[in-house]
Amino acid sequence: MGDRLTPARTALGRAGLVVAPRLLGAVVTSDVGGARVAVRITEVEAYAGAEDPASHAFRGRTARNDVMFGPAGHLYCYFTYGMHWCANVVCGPVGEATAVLLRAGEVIDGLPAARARRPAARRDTDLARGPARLASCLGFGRDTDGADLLDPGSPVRLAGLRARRPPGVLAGPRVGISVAIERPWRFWLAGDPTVSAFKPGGRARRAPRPAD
DNA sequence: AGGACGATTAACT
DNA sequence: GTTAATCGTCCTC
Repeated sequence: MGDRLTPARTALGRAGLVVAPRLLGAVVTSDVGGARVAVRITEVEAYAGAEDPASHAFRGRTARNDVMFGPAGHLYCYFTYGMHWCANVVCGPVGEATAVLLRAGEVIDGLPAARARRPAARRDTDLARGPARLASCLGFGRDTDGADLLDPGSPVRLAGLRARRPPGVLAGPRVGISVAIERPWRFWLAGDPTVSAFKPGGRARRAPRPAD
């Protein structure tokens, strides 16, 4: 089964830096574990391949990052800190290993299932506020690594990718990395309550600026 | 075979 | 503000 060649696949076949802001407002829907949950994306981060020291692909292809080197439109799930899963949308041409980390979103369908998966969340706006929280809400894990987001029969799908970045997008440094922190490759929807807290004057060294 | 560390979170003081 | 939790992955010996 080859990948379906769709307009969305073509649109995702660009650098993660270009695709990232266009994913804001798009919807990821998962059907795993007997529940449907959908999240509207509000915060993302771009990662490049060989030229980005913060990228999992920086040191070449391995069993873990294999999906990143494949075709655009697939989900790259990885396990970190011994307990959390996070997920990226693979972008770019085959072999480039450029991707977009899904950092936060708003649960717009399957609220009961999302709450059950995230018992620690005190408010619904916290359910998918953070990359591991978002992945948890959607039931992401080893089973969803490599899922084709553009296949209607896939357990995880993406809809609503925009042709241009929507209005109200801000950009700033990426979170939780120790290299290439000067690149403002994190994008989010200004004022959205599901975006993770920005810490001006803290770790971040640059104020958010309009992404244009 | 061994060890350092991580694209994080929740629970502390 | 700090720190424990917890283990797969990757690098070094």
